[in-house]
Amino acid sequence: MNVITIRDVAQAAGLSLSSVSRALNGGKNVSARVARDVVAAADRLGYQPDFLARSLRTRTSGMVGCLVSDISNPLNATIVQAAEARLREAGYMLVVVSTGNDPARERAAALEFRGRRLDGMLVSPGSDANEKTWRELVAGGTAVVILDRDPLEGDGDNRWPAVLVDHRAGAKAATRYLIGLGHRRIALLTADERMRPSRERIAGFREVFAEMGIDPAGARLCIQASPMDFAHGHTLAILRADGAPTAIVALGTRILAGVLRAARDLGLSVPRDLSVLSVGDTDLAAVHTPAITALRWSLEDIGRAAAELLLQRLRGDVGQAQHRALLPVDLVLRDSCAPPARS
Amino acid sequence: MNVITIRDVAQAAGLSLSSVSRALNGGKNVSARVARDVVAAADRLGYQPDFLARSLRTRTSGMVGCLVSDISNPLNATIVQAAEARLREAGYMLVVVSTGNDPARERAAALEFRGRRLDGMLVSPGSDANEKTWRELVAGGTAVVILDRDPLEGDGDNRWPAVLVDHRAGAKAATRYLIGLGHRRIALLTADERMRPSRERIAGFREVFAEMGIDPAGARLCIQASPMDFAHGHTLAILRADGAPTAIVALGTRILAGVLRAARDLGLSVPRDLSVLSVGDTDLAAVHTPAITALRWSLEDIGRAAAELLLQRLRGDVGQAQHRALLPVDLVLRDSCAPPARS
DNA sequence: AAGGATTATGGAAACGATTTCAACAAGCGG
DNA sequence: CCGCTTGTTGAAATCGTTTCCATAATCCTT
Repeated sequence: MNVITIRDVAQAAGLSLSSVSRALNGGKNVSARVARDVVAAADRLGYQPDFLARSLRTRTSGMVGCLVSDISNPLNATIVQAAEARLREAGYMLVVVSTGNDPARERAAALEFRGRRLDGMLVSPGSDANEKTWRELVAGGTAVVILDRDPLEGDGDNRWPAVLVDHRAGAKAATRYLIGLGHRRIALLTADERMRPSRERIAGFREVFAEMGIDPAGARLCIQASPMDFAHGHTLAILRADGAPTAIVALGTRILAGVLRAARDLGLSVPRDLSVLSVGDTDLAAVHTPAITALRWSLEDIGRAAAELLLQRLRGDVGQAQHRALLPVDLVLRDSCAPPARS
Repeated sequence: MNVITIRDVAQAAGLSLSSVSRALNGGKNVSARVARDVVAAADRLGYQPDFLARSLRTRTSGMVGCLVSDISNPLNATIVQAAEARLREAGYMLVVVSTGNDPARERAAALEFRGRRLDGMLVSPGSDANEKTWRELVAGGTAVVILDRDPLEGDGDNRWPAVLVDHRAGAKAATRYLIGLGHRRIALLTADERMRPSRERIAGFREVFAEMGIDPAGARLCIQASPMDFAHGHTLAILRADGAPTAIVALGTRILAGVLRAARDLGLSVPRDLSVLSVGDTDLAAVHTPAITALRWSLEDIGRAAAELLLQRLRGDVGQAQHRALLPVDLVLRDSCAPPARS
């Protein structure tokens, strides 16, 4: 079962390789007769071009890589899927690799991408450790777009193309809302502070406390950096301690699940005894009884915007093109927050 | 910023291309001196091989494709991630494409995979429509492993390599359990009957009814084929009708969410007024109050087993190798099922 | 109708690796 | 010391395309 090449087509049509190639690529300088014959022969033989050979010659692979911490996380998966749809539309194929936030694997994958001559990359770095790698790639001609991270926040003018979510504004809205309800002791359960989303959220939180003239120390603003899977135990500990928070802001499905389970274990009723607010809107938040008030942003928009930014660069429109997109965050009011009980 | 090739390494080391290639690929017949010099030169220059060129020559790309209906579905994503981890370990790179169960896109992606000379594919066909495509691929030398589908169930001996989940046994266990609790009117909300998982579940269901001598017609065994997003409305309709079911078996996160929401809307208490059993164990099922009894199987195992099967074929161990893996399903008892109220 | 400008065609050289093959060196037994 | 085997090395072919360049053909202009 031998594959048929452009040679076979040329022979079948009684033409030269160059003519066939030109005809198939819709190049100029092709007579109608030749075009017709070539297409006919190609169809008859069932010719399928070899992308590898083509890529080798043209030095563009038509593939785009995506580095993400964990594709089994629905939030990431949704972003990736939206990006993939847009990129496929434009003729690119998306290759996804989960790095588990391990800088070594991140770097290895990035180098492999380069070795495979991928045209561009969407990356969501797990830390700032690989800044050098991204620089290398960019210098080597790879188009890179960052997903909701900002490894070079202080770099002034020459910033990375990136798609960012306005987590700070979201956190501020949530905090204002809870403080407005009367809460003063609020726990914020979020991931590692080194990553942009958490960093921004924490900053937003603090800003609002300062704005309102509330001392954040007395407020028991509480940030946890332990892995997500410990959320359940961690929450139990927090809620059992003296001066336990009256409201908890929890990041994402996993932590939210831990918090809700902890509340149930302690016999606390939401929202009577404890207000809960989810950062990120998931099935769990929407369906839980009571339904959980949540911060929501569009994952599809992130994926689409990232793809669009990358396509811009792949087309070479780097000049006046915008470098970054900032996506809004909404506060979806549901039933899981209420004024705190008398304390 | 020109990329450096094997030529440059050869020149720097004062050797021929062939020697360098042999040395780098750990081939035989390489003197210690040459090996040392080559590695030194390659390191010094920062040489990175071009996978494209290599693939073109060796006719193997080191890439494996994965066709899946929807990567943003956590169940699929988990499978994919496990497979990816195993394949990466073996030096392969996984390319994932979401097809949305559209046969045309499926076929297009499969052909593109072939055009890019992917060595193998994991596919989870959305229907039987593309049977011909898979046959073509296999005939063309691509290793194909099917994920929890069985497009050629009746084919006797020459079956596809596939990883299957024992949905039938799972459904039987669930059905026996519900009938044992006293339920007679059970609704089964599941996807399109054309796909193996649903087909098997329905068969299992029916088997148990027959086994127990219960007439399935009177039992209101009820199968819905409408898209998942309509689960909420559909459930409302079912529960409002005469002879409404006393138990609902719901497939996956989305449908389960719809069912729970419908129950809440109607003021039905789970499990007092309605027993609910989830097919597939998700965060939502585990955390919901009450916690939802669920059928569980290991997604990681599916991914790993599929990768293993594919690697076997890629290594050419087709002979005595086993064609397929059958994975078990467990019934996880929680709090969402109880004997039906007096009707 | 001739000359120059444009356009269609085919031959051959890339692209960057692997692999075959022949040449050459060294080791070894007799 | 010769012939044979074994082990190293480099030149060249190859993978399937695209693209540069030279040449042949066609068109337009005066």
